[in-house]
This record gives sequence, C-alpha cells and structure tokens, in this order.
Amino acid sequence: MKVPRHIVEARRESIARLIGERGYLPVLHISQRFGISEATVRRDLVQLSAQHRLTRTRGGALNEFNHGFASVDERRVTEAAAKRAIGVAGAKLVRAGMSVYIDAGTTPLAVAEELVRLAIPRLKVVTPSLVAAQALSALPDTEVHVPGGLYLGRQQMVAGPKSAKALRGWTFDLAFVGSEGVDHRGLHNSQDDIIAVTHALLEVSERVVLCLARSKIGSSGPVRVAPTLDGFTLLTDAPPAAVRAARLPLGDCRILHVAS
Amino acid sequence: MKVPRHIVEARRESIARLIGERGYLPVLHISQRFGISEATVRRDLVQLSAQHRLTRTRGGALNEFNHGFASVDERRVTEAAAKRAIGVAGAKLVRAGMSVYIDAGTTPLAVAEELVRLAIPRLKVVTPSLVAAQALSALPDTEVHVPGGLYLGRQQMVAGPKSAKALRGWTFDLAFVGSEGVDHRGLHNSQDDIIAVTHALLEVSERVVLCLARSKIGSSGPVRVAPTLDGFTLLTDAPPAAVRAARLPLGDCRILHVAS
DNA sequence: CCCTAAATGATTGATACCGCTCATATAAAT
DNA sequence: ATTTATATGAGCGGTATCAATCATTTAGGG
Repeated sequence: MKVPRHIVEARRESIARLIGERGYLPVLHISQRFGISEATVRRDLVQLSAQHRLTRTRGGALNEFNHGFASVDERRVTEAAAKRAIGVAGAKLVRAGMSVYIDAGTTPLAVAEELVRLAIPRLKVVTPSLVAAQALSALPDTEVHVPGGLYLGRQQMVAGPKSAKALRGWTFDLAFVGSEGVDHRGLHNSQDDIIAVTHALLEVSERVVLCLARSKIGSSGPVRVAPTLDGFTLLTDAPPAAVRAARLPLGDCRILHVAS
Repeated sequence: MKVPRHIVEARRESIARLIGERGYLPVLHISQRFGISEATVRRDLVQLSAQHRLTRTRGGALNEFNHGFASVDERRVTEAAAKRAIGVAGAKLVRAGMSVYIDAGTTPLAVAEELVRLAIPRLKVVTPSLVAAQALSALPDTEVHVPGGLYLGRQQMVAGPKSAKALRGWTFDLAFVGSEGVDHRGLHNSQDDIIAVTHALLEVSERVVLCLARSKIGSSGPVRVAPTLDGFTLLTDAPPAAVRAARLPLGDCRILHVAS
C-alpha cells in the first residue's frame, strides 16, 4: 500500500537520526521499532546510504559520523601496538584527582583510552579532541572540559587561537601532547595554531609528556613548534639507540622508554 | 599451529585498537589485514567482546564507545515529523553568508540537518552541540565554532558558565534555541546555565528563534529561563488555537506556524 | 472520478556469516 | 626430551541477510 510521501520522509529521517544517536542498529531492530517490513527498512537504508547519511553493513547500518573521519593510513595498523604501549605507560603517570590535558591525535588518545580502562576517578581533564572527550566522559566523578574554538570535522577536534588562550586559565599536573615528528631541528607539527597551544601548556603544566611512536623520531612537519625539547618528557617506544642516533635537541628533556 | 601467547595478545590489542579508531570493521577486513583466518578473527572478537572492549555484530564488530550513550525515548520517533517540519521552516530563514547560533537539543538539530541538506554556503555557525557541529562541518566554506565548556557525554554537548561568556564575543543574524517547555509562567529548561546563555543570545542576536514541538507548549521544566517570550520568534507546529489556549506571556513575540 | 506512479510486504533463490568439530602444529610445562 | 595445552585453519550444516521480483494497495494528479 502506498503511503504519503511526508510519512516516508519523516520515517527515513527518524531512522537516520536514530542511527546517528545509537551508532549502530540492526535491520531487524529498525523494522520492529517502526512496525515495517525488513524489505522496507533495507530500501530506506539504501536511500539514506546514497545520501551519505549512514553506512550500511551486513545486518544493519551505522553512523556515518563514526565512519567518516579518521582516514587511517596503513601505518596505524602496524603502530597500534606502539601507541597502546605508550598509552599504558602514560596512564600510569596519572593519579586519582589530578588535573590533566590530553591533546588531539591518536597517540594521546591512547592515553585517554587507557585511563578509561583503568577507571581512574576524580580527574579534571581538558581536551580539544571530542573522541577523547566522549571516551573520558565515562570516567567516574570526572569533569571533562573542551576549550572553545573552530571545529574541524575531519579530525573531530576544536582548534584555533581561542583554544590556546583558554588554556591559560587552567593549571595541569600532566599534559599529554602528540606531534607530527621531532628531529635535530626541534619539534614539528602541521598547524601553526599549535605553537601557541604548546607554549601555553609548558607554562601552566607541571609536566608535559610528548607521546611519540618510534616512526615519528627523526621525521618532520610543515611547522616548527619548538626548537628544543627542553621542558618536555619524551614518552616513546623507540629504543634508546634510535633516540641517540636522531641527535635530538634534548635540553633537559626527560626520556621514558617503553617496549612495544 | 600454536602461536606465542604475546603475539596473540598483541594482535587482539591491535584489533581492539583498530576498531576503536574506525568505529566498525567487518570480519573479513580484519582477517585480510592481519593475514589470519576468519575463524581466528571471530575467536579474537569473542574474547574482546567478553572483555567489553567492543560489540559484535553480524559480519563485524564495532566500537563499544559508540554504543554506550544517548538513551532515546520513544517520543522522538513519533515527533520526528514535527521536528523535521520545524527544521525545514527554520532553515528557510537562513541565507548564505549569515552568522547563526544553533542550540543543543534535537529540535534545533533538525534545523542544522536541513541546512546541510540545502547545502547553504558560507555560514558562520556557533553551536554547543557536537552532533550539530559534526553535521554542519560538511557545509561548503562554512566555519563551525564550538564554545568552550564542560563536556556532557550523554548529550554530546558542551555547557557551563564559560559558554555563556564566550557567546558575547559574537553577533548572530539568527539564533535557534530549544526548550523543555513554555507555559503561562514563561520559558522553562532543565539547567540553570542556560539562563545566562539565553540572555546572552538575546543581546547579540538579531533574531532568536524558539523551536518548539507542539507537545512542549503548555509544559514546564525545573528552571525558568525567562518570564515572557518578549524578543523571541516562536516557531512551532502547534495550531494557533493551541497556542492561544496556553495563554503564553507573549509580549511582542512573533509566531511562525508550520504544519506537520 | 479515474488513472498512474509509488510504496509496501511477501516470496524466493543466492550468498554470507556463524558455531561447531576436528586434525595439526607448536609453544609451554614437566 | 617428553608431554600437555593451546592456537590455528579447514570443513560442514544451519541460519541470517540480501537482492530481485511480483502482486497489492493507495496517494497524488489530472
């Protein structure tokens, strides 16, 4: 039986919305929820998928939002172990009740994920990464703050000069930051806004932990954030020999090595 | 062939991590990526699922984090048509190049979704809703800003006194706000931070559009945001008779009715 | 009022996925 | 060195999902 057009569209909107909220829904679940056949659900999903409103999977559909960002390069697969090891070591530095900054990027995110796994309570966390914010909001008695700024959809983070300014209103026991790379000329990154952020962090943080997978040692990026590693704690899975070989401008940088 | 224990564990970590990053991965994809059989992938997924590190679906597995939040009540499904109608009408008020504020909540979100559908270019948008921010970041030549503040994981939004303060640094052609309800005593909401936000918006916005599904007319909430609707534009799918019957303190409130 | 186009549900054959068992290889224990 | 435990891949029967087709109903437009 043909059904009015606006009803159909409203239903599709509802499905899209529902999946946007839940992250994932099986076809059967949707059909029961709306009292329509699975065939119709599939037809709706085809439409919505064509509009890039969601992503089909066998048996259901999931939020495009989850799938759309993070164009993951192959390296991440091989580096997953490294990042996880760094995350574990980084999270060990955190005690209940601390005030912590967690940068955007997959390596600092590993620290956040480990914090959640350990369920460390009563933290105050500031992070520009919304993936990290969402993850950390599961922690008990923890406040998660997001600095204001320009929203970057692809990276799911906020950035911009306002963020750096906002950070000066805080103090941190620990700050975890990532980087595009570090070599003999200093610390590099991809956006120049990050310079201001990094300097603000050095001012207001007891300790700034630079989380770097081994492949980042000796590599570079378009913007130089700092000429030396003075004041940082370098947390890496690179072996000591590799770090020495890169001839980094260490200053009084402390180094923590982890195995991966 | 039996394989060393640490290799197995490292692989499982990698899988968990990868799914954490991607949101979803099919079994076949994983098996190819790691060069192992699908049977082994399934076994790994069973383990990881038992540890609540991910959620299994037919054909793959997805990030636990996606699944946790947003408990949706049934009402949203039935009111979807109303919200969509309001979204369409609200988006019609927006012209290319405008500066717009979009509140958190599902009704203002409908406006954002319609803006994306219409692909209106060159907007400057400020929103505390990260769902809206993510959606709007797809618009061409558009800047999306997020005010800083406390992150609320369940609602996927930022809130708090800082947000209100940050808004005074902007001016808006249009501001779309939602509400818990409006009755003869005025405009109500659930958090008292919203009082400051609303007043700031009235100051800096050319026009503040209050988006209300019909069920909200005549209902109330724990906090009174404003005693009258003076200065607002009320956008609702409620019929004129219902609005009159509610005896709202309209002041010089303009009313836009839409059919649903 | 009639006609066309559209939306739906049921059916069906094909395909993908799953849980299980079993043989094998090998790490870990003794 | 020998034994035990375990991780793996292959095979198989069962089941869930899919894409395509078709009849039915009815909205929407003359």
